[in-house]
Amino acid sequence: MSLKEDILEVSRRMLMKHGFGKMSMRKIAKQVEVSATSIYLHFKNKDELLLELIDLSIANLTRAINKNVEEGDDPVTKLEKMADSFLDFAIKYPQEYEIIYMVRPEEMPEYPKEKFEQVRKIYEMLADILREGDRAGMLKVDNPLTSSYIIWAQLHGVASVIISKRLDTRIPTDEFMKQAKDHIIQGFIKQKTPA
Amino acid sequence: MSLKEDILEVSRRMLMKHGFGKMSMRKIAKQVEVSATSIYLHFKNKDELLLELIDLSIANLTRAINKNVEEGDDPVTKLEKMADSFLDFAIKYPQEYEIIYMVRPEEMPEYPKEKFEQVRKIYEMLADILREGDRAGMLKVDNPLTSSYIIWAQLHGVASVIISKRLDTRIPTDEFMKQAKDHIIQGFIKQKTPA
Amino acid sequence: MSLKEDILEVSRRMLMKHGFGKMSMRKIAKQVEVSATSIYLHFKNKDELLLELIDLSIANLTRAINKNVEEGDDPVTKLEKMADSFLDFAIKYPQEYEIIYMVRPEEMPEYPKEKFEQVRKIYEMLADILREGDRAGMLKVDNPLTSSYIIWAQLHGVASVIISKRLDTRIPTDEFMKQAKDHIIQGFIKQKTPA
Amino acid sequence: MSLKEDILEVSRRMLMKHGFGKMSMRKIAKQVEVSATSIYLHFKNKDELLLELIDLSIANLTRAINKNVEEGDDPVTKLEKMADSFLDFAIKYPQEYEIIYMVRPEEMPEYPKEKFEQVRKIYEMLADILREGDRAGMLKVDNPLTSSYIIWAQLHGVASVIISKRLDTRIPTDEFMKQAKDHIIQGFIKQKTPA
DNA sequence: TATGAATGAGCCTTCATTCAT
DNA sequence: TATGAATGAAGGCTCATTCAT
Repeated sequence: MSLKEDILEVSRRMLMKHGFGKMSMRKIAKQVEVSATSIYLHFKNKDELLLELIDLSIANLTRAINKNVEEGDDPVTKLEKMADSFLDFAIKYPQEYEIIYMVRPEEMPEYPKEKFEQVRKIYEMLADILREGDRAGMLKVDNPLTSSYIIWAQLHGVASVIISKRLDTRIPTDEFMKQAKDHIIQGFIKQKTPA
Repeated sequence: MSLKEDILEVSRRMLMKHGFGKMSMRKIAKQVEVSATSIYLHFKNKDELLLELIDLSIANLTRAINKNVEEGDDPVTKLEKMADSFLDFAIKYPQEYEIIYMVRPEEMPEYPKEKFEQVRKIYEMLADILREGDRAGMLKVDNPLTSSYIIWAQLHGVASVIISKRLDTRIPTDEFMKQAKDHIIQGFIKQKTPA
Repeated sequence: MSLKEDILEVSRRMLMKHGFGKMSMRKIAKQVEVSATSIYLHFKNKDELLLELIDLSIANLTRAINKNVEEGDDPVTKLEKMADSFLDFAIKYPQEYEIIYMVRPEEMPEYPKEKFEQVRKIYEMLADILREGDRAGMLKVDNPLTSSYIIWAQLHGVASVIISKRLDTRIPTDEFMKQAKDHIIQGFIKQKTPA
Repeated sequence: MSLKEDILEVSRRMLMKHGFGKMSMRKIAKQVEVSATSIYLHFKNKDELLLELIDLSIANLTRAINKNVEEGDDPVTKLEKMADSFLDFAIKYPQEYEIIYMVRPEEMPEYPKEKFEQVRKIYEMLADILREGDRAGMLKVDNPLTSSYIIWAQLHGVASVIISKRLDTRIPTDEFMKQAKDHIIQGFIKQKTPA
């Protein structure tokens, strides 16, 4: 593994363990067992390092979401799989998830809008599936884009609550996740109206 | 306005703009136009300052949520009003809202559990209404506590997306909010099964 | 007890517990349960407070040393009693002892020479006894002043070693003290040359 | 001279002049004409800096004490030489001497016991000589370890009095030192009992 | 006699970054 | 590609002291 990759790996781990605020170039360098100066050979500065980290995280999330979806799946199954994968990713890599959704534009002066655009692709993917389901008569969707944002917002809320450990300890995480997800998706499934 | 209130106000703004990590006592002092030392006359330390900020925000949110609910309202109406008030508060006072949900346990070693407990009261209130609706045959609720967390998580997701300006610019905020809220609540309303 | 006495008492205790460096006006005030400002009503500033503390300590030591000496005692007994009392005081009130002997002139710019003079009285007392013993043929003293300083220096060494916890743990403090004291005094006792 | 050595030198001086509590990294830096940060390139923190200071001083004292002792010397001569060297060192390098004995365990929470152990070696050396003298019938020693501590304590007292300038100005330092030393050693020399 | 509010100076330390090698 | 030395800025915090009341 190259030094650059080492640095990214360690940074990510540090971000995951101690949060955004405590990620320091020096500490990264020490953990990679390299001089602090060396980081600057691979990244212009801390912001750039962070940016690459975000890039990677977005790529990972995008990949994760599509991982289980198969060509032949029907739209509802696809939707379910995506929702599952989304929540799984958030729970499994909370800080990576947070890099994407919780770093605010204001926090980093040089934060390029295009990163956000990149994330939007995820909603577009979702919107595509909604459209597909609508056409197939399986989903009830007025405005695919709005709906995909609604789904995502809700999933994001669920993920946030779990990640930030705000869930009541009496509620089992797994069950909460499953019920919430069902609730979210159910709202879009077309009721089979008999006769 | 007292110095203490000034400090809180400025802190709140700074916290929101730059996050807890970059919220600095010195910067606050400078902005309040007071010596850094003076802050310590009103707050024991940085953590305590943050804590007080959270306290106030929680109190405000709790008050806001109950503001419109009236004794005679039926459960569904109550639920709607609470959801509305919740989102309204979040949109109107994003900083206060985020203070409550944004600061992470990890960021503050000494974060007292009781603050979280305090927030939990909000869910309990929600749960009470759900129970009431269930008894009245108007809502379909298996587990009131879990359900109230689901509702809240979803609302929180919606609020977050709007506040953090991640909503696609093509989607009007108001409509998004309304649709999302309907979606969330609809999931709990008992279908009137005719004859 | 007056507030002034309270302050002195607390200061002394603080000095004893946490050492010179950590004695702070604020902490004293807090412990006396009085505002920090109030101290300044009784002492011009920290140095003055310290000075009074030293004064008291010197007075205490002087008193302690003479406590057991009785008019009728022969010089050797007097010497022994004084040595005992000296070491006892040092061990029993180590920080008070240290105020006297370890605060260096340089540490406090305004430290008045007269304090040192005051301490010198102790040696003079010692010298008097030596002279008395010499006249009585019980002690062998060439130069009373030098000898009294030698005795004192040695006693001080013994006290220092114990107070600063530099004594090997295998050596019992009591025995060490006793042996050392004997050694010191023995050096001045006239050998009875028989016939 | 390297920066590290400069820092040590300045620290040593400052420590002696104002005590550990008032020895400040910033002041050291300013005096060395270097940024405060730079000190941290050579010492992990203030405590470590002090520790290194102590280390060096102990090493120097140990070396100094043995400097004049020769293999063939008889025990009494060895003892005399060591005492002389000890006092010489204390008078010649008062700062280094005091570093060893002045800094108190309480002042530094993390003070490693091993440093004290290191100093104890000096007493062991002394004890060895006492044992040797006892075996040779030249010294009268009951418990070598205790005795070596007694000797040292007394020497230390003598050194302290001189260094801290508490000696009465009427007494010439040299003579005081010589007389005191004789007194201390004399106490252990076996009287030649004729016939 | 007592105090709450305020402050400037100072403390130790960490940080991101640069420069010469 | 790599580094050791250096630094200015900043951070949280404590301190002795003053002032108005």
